[in-house]
Amino acid sequence: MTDPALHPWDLDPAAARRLQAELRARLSLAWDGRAVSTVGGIDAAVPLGPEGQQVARAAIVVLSFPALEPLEAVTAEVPLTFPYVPGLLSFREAPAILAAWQLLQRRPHLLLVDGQGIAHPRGLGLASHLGLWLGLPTIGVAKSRLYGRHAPPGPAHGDRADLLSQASAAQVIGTVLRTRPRTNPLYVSPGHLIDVPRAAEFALRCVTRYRLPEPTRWAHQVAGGAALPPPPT
DNA sequence: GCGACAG
DNA sequence: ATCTTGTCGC
Repeated sequence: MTDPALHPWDLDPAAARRLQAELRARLSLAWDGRAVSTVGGIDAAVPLGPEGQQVARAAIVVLSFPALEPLEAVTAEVPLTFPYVPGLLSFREAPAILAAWQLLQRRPHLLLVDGQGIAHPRGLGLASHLGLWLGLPTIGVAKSRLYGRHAPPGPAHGDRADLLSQASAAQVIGTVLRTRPRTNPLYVSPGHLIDVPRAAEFALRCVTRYRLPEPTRWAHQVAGGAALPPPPT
């Protein structure tokens, strides 16, 4: 089953920015109350190699929720055709991620993506873009800030601070979340089909003993070549 | 014109 | 993102 193509990916930066502004209008930040018994994690890596033809290697993992037992993992490699440009990450990584998506046996009910959701200059980070393309709830979980202002969150696990829009400081676009004591916080923002509070809660409920939530943490490991522990039977 | 800038 | 091991601190 192939998802209908929303738009082409081979665009130049200027066209990509215009497309983002257009797609942003289609986002929904409403949670519909669906049941969540599986969560997915998405990340991409760029393997080292002869400077010739670089590829993007995407990894998608599926874990049970709320137990967080790894169930499945897939990877896909696609030639890189778009440079890294802050604000246009989806045009570089999404093609590989969508290729990996086609290999998945079981589709998760919710996705945690390594990158921003709506906490983005045009309100359409990688997590939002993927959510629209896949028609699923997505949450952006970034390790650093791209857009937005905030006060420093408290030092304990679970402490948080609102991430505010730089355009209108009254707009809360995400949560700066401390997942490990005295460790750099995560930037969590809704991608699609979820609101700010729930995005932070789901992300926190996916955290165990590490800074990154399990879905994104495993996706990162798998993208780097690691294997998943044997699934429970 | 000068910084800032997911991965 | 990527080049890279051990090590200091909570």
